[in-house]
Parts: sequence; C-alpha cells; structure tokens
Amino acid sequence: MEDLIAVLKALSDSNRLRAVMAPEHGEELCVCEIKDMLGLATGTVSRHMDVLKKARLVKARKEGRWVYYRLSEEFPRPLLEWITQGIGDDPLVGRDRVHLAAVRAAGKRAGA
Amino acid sequence: MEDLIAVLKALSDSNRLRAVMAPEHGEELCVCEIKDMLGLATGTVSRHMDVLKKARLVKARKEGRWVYYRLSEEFPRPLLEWITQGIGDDPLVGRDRVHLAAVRAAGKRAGA
DNA sequence: CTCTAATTTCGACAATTAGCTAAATGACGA
DNA sequence: TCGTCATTTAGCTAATTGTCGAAATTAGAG
Repeated sequence: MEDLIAVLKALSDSNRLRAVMAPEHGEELCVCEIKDMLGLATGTVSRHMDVLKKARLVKARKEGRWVYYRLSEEFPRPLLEWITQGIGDDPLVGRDRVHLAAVRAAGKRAGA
Repeated sequence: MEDLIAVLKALSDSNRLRAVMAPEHGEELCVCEIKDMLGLATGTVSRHMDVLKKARLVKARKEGRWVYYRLSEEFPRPLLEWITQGIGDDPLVGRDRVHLAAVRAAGKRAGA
C-alpha cells in the first residue's frame, strides 16, 4: 500500500504533475529546464524530482554536469492514460509545452 | 487540472484509501462503521469522507440518522482498476474486510 | 417538546510539506 | 589545481493536513 500511496502523493502536486506531463513522449528534461518552466528555485525542483524518482515515476540520467529526467517505463500505464486524458487540454500544461518547444528551438540555434 | 489533483490527493491518504477500497463492490458503509474499521474519531472520519465526496469518488445517502457512503459511479475506472490491482492482497485492507464482514454478520443477528 | 443518537462543524495542536536561500557536492575546462 | 556551473542537500519559514475533543446540528423516539 505504501508504494501506491507514494505514487498518488507524488502526482498530487501541480508542479510535479506538470513536470511529468509537459514533456513529449520520451523527452528528457534537465533540472534547469524544469526550473524555468515551473518558475521555481533549483533546489525546490531537485526535491520535487526526487519525490517522483522515489515513486519510480521518473528515471534520472546523468550526463556531465546535467541530470536529465524522463518518464519511467514503470509509470503505471492505466494511471498515465487516465491523467493524459484528464489533463488533455489544460491551459497550463499547454503553455508548458510551448515553453519547452521554444527553449528547444533556441537550443538548436545555439548549438546545444 | 484541479479536479485531477483533488482526486489524486483524496486517494493519497491511507485511511481514505482503506475507506474506499475495503467495502465490497457496491457495499454501503455508515460513518460509524468506517470509524470502527479505521479506529479514528467520528469527526475525523466525517472530514475524510467529505474530501472523498468533494472529489466525486464516493456518494452519500442519508437514511434517518445515518449517512451511508458508497463508491461513486463517477470513480474513474482506470484508476479504480489500477488501485484494486495494486492493493490486491494488502494485509491491512484484508483485515478491514474481515472486520466489516464480522460487523455485518453481528448486525444480522441483532436485526439491523 | 425533550431526550438520545449519528453526524457534521469548530478550535486547537502536531506533523508534514512546499518553498526559499545558502552551503556542499560533482564535473568540466583552463 | 582552481574556478565555474549544474545539481543536491541542509536549514529555515509558512502553509497545509490529519487528528482529537467538544460544541452544534439533525432526526427519530418517548
């Protein structure tokens, strides 16, 4: 039961939900991108991502100084589908996606 | 998004999860039964059930002095199935069900 | 109408949690 | 090695939440 509760609790915070749902399928985000997207302090984002990681909802990959987070394959499918459905056209998540796309485009121009 | 968060938050408390998952399919429980099952104060149970009701996960039916709560038809199916799966043989919920069965059997003898 | 019983609401308190800033850690480059 | 940058960890504060006990509410019984 604790695992279940951990998953539900991890997802019942709007910032964490956005961090999980904003990226495209399979897309990786580093802490600084999530920080910009959510408008939170770096430390806060790090702690949020740790909550999600402990609940096995995201996986972290370290590359040099950056840590990239992505949706875990262990993310319970039914849950993911229900949330995707229910969050569908949420304006906030929509803006997050636009934001990410812009950052990504700028990154390409800058050669990142 | 708020609705989604409300549902997730409502379910991410072990007492509320037990109150929702312990009863058989379609079974109704009054506040006092839930109170006995969870070992909480009546007022606490009332507030928990209100959280679940506001999230549209349970429905209340008033009969005389009693208020009976049951799973709402609006309870998101995928979510319910995932939780049922994941909670399957949880010892705590198992004991809750035994407890409820005992109360129900005693109730029959007493003519309730 | 009054008494009793089930539930809800209220006031207080302890524990948890999200947030920030700042310090510590880890990794790259000069 | 030293400085810098991304991230994590630690320390703190404010807000939220779970809990209880007691008062208020609601409904049936005498």
